[in-house]
Amino acid sequence: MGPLSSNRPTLADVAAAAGVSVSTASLAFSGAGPIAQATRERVLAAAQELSYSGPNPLGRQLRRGRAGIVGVVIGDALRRAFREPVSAQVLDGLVGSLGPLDLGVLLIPGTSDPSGNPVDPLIESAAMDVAVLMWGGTDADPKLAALRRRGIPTVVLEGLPMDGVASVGIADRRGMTELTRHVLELGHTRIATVTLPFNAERGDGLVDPDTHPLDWEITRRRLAGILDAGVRPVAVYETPASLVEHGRTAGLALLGSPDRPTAVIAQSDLLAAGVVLAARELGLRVPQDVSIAGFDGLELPWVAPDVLTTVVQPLEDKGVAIGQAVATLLAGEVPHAVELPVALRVGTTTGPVPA
Amino acid sequence: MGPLSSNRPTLADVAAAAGVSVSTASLAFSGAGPIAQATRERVLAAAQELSYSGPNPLGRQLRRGRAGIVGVVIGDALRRAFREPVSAQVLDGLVGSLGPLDLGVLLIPGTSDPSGNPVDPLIESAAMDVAVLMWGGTDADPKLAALRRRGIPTVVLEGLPMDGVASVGIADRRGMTELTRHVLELGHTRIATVTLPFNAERGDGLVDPDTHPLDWEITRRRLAGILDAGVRPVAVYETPASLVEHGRTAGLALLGSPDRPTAVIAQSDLLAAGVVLAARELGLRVPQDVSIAGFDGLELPWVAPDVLTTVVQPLEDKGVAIGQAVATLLAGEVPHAVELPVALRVGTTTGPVPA
DNA sequence: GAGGCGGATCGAATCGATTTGAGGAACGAG
DNA sequence: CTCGTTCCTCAAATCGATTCGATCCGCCTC
Repeated sequence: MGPLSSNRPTLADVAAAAGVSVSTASLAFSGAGPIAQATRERVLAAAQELSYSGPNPLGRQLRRGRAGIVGVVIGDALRRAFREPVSAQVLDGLVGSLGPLDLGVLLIPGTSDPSGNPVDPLIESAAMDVAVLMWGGTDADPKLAALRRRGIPTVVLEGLPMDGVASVGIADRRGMTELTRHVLELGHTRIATVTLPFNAERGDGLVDPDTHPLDWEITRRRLAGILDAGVRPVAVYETPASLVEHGRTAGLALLGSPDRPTAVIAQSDLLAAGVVLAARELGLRVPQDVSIAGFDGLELPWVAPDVLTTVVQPLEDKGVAIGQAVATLLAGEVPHAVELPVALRVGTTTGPVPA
Repeated sequence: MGPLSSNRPTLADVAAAAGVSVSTASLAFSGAGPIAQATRERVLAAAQELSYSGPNPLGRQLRRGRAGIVGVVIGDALRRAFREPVSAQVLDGLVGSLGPLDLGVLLIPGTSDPSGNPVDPLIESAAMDVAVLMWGGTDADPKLAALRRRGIPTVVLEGLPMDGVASVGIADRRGMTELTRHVLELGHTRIATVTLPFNAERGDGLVDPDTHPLDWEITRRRLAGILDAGVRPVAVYETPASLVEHGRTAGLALLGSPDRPTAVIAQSDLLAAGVVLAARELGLRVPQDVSIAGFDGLELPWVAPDVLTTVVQPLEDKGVAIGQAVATLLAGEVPHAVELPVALRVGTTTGPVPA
C-alpha cells in the first residue's frame, strides 16, 4: 500500500480529466511556459470539477530542490523568547520580510532535549533552505555545527562574525559606551550594572566578570561598552533572562544595601523596568535618588509616567536586514556582515548624582 | 540542468560508495527492516566519508506523504500576538507538545495581505499535515475555507465548535460568570467592563454591545458570562488588542468621569493591569476606591505588590490539549471538542464597594 | 507547392527517498 | 544430498510534481 491511502486527486488525474498531458496541466497552474488560454481554462475547470486544490507542495518542493522554508532557531525556551519583546519584534519583522519572498518560518526550539541528543531533531532533519540563529551561537555551538554539516546556509544574530555564516547585529558596544558617558556626565561614579545571562547556566546574582565564564557575545559586548567608557562597575548582577521580574530582583539586591550605587545600567529595558519597580518599592525616587538606564528602546507602558533612558536599536530594520541576508544566501551569494546603528535616548529616569 | 546545480551526495551515492543497493542504504538509516550490523556500519562509514548528512527530507516527505509540519495560523499581526503572553504561552506549549511527535511548527501570519488575496499564500500552498487556527475563525472565515478546500485537518482554538474541525477552548463564559458573582457579593452594582476586540475592525472606545457588530467568539462569550450573572454593565469599553496600554486608556476613560463605576471587569489580565495603572495615575486606591478584575491568570510582576483578582485558565494544559488534538487528527480520527476548566482566583484588587 | 517559422502540446527524464515482493546464501534437519 | 527456514539484500515501483527537448500543426512567404 502507498504511504497514505488517501485518494486526493493529483495533477495526473486533472490532466486526464481535461484531456491533456501532465506537462500541459502543470503549465496551466504554474504559468511557466506558453499555453493556449482555452487549454488553460479547460484544465482549471477540470481541477475545479475534481476539487483539486493545486499542485501538491511536496512534489513541487522535491522537484525544485527547495522547501520554501526558513528555520528560525529560538535559543532555549520558546516562552521566554516570546516574553522578550525584542525577540518577538525581530521575529515579527522577520516573518514580515520573508512572506513576500514566499518563504515560511519554521520555529525550532533548539533546546538540548533531555533525552541525550544535544541538538533539536528539527535542526538535524527538518526541511529548510536557510536557517536563522537568534541569539548568536559561537563557533563551538553544536547547533551551528549541525547546520554546517547539513550544508544549510545560516544567518546568525548578535553573534560573532564567523566564517561561512552571515551575521546581523547592532552596534551595542558603542551604544553602551555612549549611554555610560551620559551617566558619567551626570556626575555618577558609583555605577552598577544588571546584565543578561553570561552563558547557558543562567545565573542569578552578583558575579565577578573577570572570573565568571562568559559565553554569550551580547552580554560580553554590552559589558565591554561600559568598560570602554572608563567605568569599572561597583557591582555586576547577572540575571537568568531579560524579564521584568528578574530586573526587580536585581534592583532589590543592588539598591537595598546602604552603600547602594547612584546609577544602575541594565542591559535591557525589561531589566531596567524591573529595577525601576524595585526602586519605587524601596521608596527611592527616580532619578533623584537613583538613576536607571536600559537598552533596546522599547515602549514600556508600565514605567509610565517615567520614560526610560535607553539605547534605541532599530528592531524593524533588523527584521528587514535578516530578510535581505536570507534572500542573498538563497541566491547563492554570501552577504556581508551587517551592523545596525543605535541611538542614545535620554528619558526621565536618569538625572544628576544626588548631593 | 537540474533544479539546483548542487552536488550534495544522495543516498544513491552513498549506496554506490558502500557497494550496496539504494534500498539497503535506506534501511541502514531508517532502521525499518532487517539489516546486518556489518552492512549498516559500512553504509554509515561511506556516508561519513562523503559527508552525507542523512536522507533528504524532501524526498522522504514526498514518499511518506507527510510533511511533518503543523501550520499555526496566528491571526492578524504577529507582533501583537507575541506581546500577548496568552498567545505566547499557548504557542510555547504547542511547540513543546508537538516536538516529541516529530512535528515542526510553521508560523503563518494569516493576514489578509494588501495585494488583493484575502488569504495568506502560505495557507494556500504551504506543505502541512495539520493546521491550528489560533483565535478561532467562524464558519465564514476564508482561512478556514482555504484549509477545508485543501483538505487539511484543522484545530480551532477558542472558536465555535464546527463541523469537520477539532476545537479546543476554555470555559470562559462560566468563569466570567463566577468572577462577576464574586464582584456582586462584594456589593458592587456600578460595574463596567473592558473587552477584547469585537471584530477585525478593532475599535477603541465605548460601545453599545447590542448594536455593535460582534464577530469574535471569545469576546462574545466573556461578555455573555457577565450577563449570565444578571449584571448589565454600566459601560462597555472595547479595546483594539489585549495590551497594557489599551487597558490604561480604557481605565482613564472609565475612571476619569465623576459617576465612575465602582468595579471594572476586564476581559484579560493585561487590560486589567492597564486599568490598575490608570487608577493609580488618577489617585484612586485599589481596591478601596475601585475594584478591578481580569482574566487569564497570568503572573504580572508590574502590578506588584498587588495581586490581580482573575480567572485562571490552564495555559499549559491548553498546549497539551492542542497537541493531542493534532495527534488524533494525524491518526485520521476526529477528536471530540475539548473545553478546559477555569478557576476564580481572588487577589487584592477587588474589595467591598466603597460606602 | 515547397520551405520556413513560431506557438502549443506532449513524452520522458528527473528530483531523492521508501517500500514491497522476490531472490539468494547459509544453515540445520531429515 | 535434498529440502525447508531464516536472514539479508536487491531491483523496481512509487510518491507528485517540473522541465527539457522534440514533435506537431497551422500559416505565411516566395
